[in-house]
Amino acid sequence: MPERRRQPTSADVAARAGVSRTTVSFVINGRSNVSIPPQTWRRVEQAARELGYHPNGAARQLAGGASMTLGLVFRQSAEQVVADALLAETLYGLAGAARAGGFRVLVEPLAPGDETYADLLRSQRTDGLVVSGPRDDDEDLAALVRDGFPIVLQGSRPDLDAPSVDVDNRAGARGAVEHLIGLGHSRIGCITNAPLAYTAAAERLAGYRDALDGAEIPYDDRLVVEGSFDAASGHRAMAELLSRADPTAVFVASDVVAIGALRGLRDAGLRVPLDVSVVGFDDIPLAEHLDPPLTTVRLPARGLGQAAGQLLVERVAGRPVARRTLLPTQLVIRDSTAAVGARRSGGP
Amino acid sequence: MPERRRQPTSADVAARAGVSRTTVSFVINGRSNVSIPPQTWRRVEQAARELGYHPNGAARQLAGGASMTLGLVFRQSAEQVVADALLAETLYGLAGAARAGGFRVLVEPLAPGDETYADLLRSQRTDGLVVSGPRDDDEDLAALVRDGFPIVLQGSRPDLDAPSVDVDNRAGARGAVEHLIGLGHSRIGCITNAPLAYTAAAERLAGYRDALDGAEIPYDDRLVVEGSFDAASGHRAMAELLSRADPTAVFVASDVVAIGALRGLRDAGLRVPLDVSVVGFDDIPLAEHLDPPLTTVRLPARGLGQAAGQLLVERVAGRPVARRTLLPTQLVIRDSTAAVGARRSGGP
DNA sequence: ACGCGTTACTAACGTGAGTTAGTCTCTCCG
DNA sequence: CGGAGAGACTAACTCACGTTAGTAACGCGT
Repeated sequence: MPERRRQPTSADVAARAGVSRTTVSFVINGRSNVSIPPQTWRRVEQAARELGYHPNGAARQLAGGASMTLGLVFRQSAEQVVADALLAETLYGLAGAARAGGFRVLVEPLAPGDETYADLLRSQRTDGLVVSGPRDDDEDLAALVRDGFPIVLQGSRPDLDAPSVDVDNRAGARGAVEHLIGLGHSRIGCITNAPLAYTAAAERLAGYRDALDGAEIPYDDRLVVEGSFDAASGHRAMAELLSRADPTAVFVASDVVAIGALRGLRDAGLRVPLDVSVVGFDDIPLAEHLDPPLTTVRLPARGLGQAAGQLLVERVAGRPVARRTLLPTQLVIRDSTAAVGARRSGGP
Repeated sequence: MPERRRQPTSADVAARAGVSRTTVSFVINGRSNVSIPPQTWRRVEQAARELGYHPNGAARQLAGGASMTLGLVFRQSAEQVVADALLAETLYGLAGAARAGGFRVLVEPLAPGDETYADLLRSQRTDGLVVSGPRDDDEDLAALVRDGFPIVLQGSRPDLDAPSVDVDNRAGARGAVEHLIGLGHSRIGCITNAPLAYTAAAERLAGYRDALDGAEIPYDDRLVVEGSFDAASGHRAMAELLSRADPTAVFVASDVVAIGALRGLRDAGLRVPLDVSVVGFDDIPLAEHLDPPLTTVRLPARGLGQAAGQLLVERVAGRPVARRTLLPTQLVIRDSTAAVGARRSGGP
């Protein structure tokens, strides 16, 4: 294993080029307000190349006051994050936006009970934070926002004075349920994507109610069951739902949960969409390959990360940004939904 | 929007506690080789608390020479990473190991054609790198390893003198195919998880051949089709496979691809496992909820990230580490596989 | 010959820490 | 009473860079 040599510093480059460190700094950073003849400029560049010089990040950051790093913190539990099939997509969007602004991305997946991410900002290792899935009781977060740190929320926390980015959950859910209503369904179940303490879950449920209200279908809480992030919860929820009601269609507020729900339907001998129609939410990459291909609400995962990143970059630069950004969703109709009564199996 | 105050420095703390900066540094870092009376110690701690002091990361890093940051770079294309359902899990494992060693994690998803991650190490923004999916032609990577930087590969690149972590793809695949053979199958197809230029794909195919060889079943390349990361490729591959052979079982070297393959089977009117058995690879969270629940090879995703993280932490500390770590897989038998001839639909 | 303005630089300071090599008290012992 | 040693610190140097203010050399016009 080769011994690692000391990295060359700007002083080394200066010595080799026969100029001062200051001049090297000017060349490296392309300072054009000072005049440096092309010849000298090239000499410095060449010396840097020959030595394999890379400016030390820490020193740069210390002198310049900016770390050029964005932090991404997950406030969700590990299980939730893992179940989030679109995380990678979102991360890519964020990283893309960060890079476009010259930033890198530091991730901080928080173990439950671990609240120490404030340190990321206070120690100035990051210039700003995207906080995904902010919790209502996160006092650290509130303090950070109060102190004026650049923070962008991915999710919602209306009590905080920080810009936030989210998908228009409510409108998306409403559209999905309206699609079912348009097919003639009126006994429409709902399985949430998560406990209602999560704002996204509450919003999607609100969209479901909006659609019902719009069609003057009375809300019946026996038709609503809570799911919880993963497919297993969808499986349980569907069993529960079938045991206490007799829906002709079900809106499942998450594709992953919907996969479990589909399984619950199979277990009960019900066919999709013949006996029961199903609409999901998220449009995960696998949705179109399920049996049947799932009608669902597409959510711009990459756009979400990208928007968060762009907003944060602006915010770090001190420019004002929109308080709340809602990204539109899009209903994708596949084969898991059909007109009511297409063929109902004889119930008891 | 509140104005951000200047962060307090160790000099501020020193002034408030009525001691020198040196003493503050000793207290903050718990230096026990110098003697500081408990009373002074407490005075410093209190001053720090009152001011909300957080040591500046950049300065620390500059003085101490270590960034306490690990880099995770994805060499795969964005599409591949997004299709990787286990990425979040792996990331969590890595982050956990990093944190245990006092490190943070910087992610660097490389856009195609973007080769600039070497800078992360050379600028000393990270102390070490985990490179996921190293490419054979990555000259930057080779140079970095030659220069003695701490790098751990996730995947395989035998020509480089760097520790690597991977799943035992070959043994896992072999086990999966042996399971099929045990059920009496002999016309066993194989759909790869990726083009064979990817070592993981080649290894899984090798495992398939191992199993065939072990049972003295001749290898027939009409039974082998290349998949490419996503479900759509599995769909296409299965159509291709069915058009040129007549397998009673198929080993699909990725669950995501297998989902597309299952769809291809449905399209052809074939039932799983009655007409064709299917084994996947990866055991993504959704595998057990598919129709039918997928028999597959479980891969320790979190363990993979964790192992990579631990190795890198050791490596950064200058301790010697194992050259190659292979993590075992485990066959999970569900309902997509059955004995041959359970019920064959009449072919042409 | 003098002043003025460029051009082409550089000395020196600031950034916020960690660390080494002291310094200045106090004992306590001979 | 003098010196040694311990206890409790701190001055000053380092880390590698960005930046401001300033200087030396040179040309050019008068």
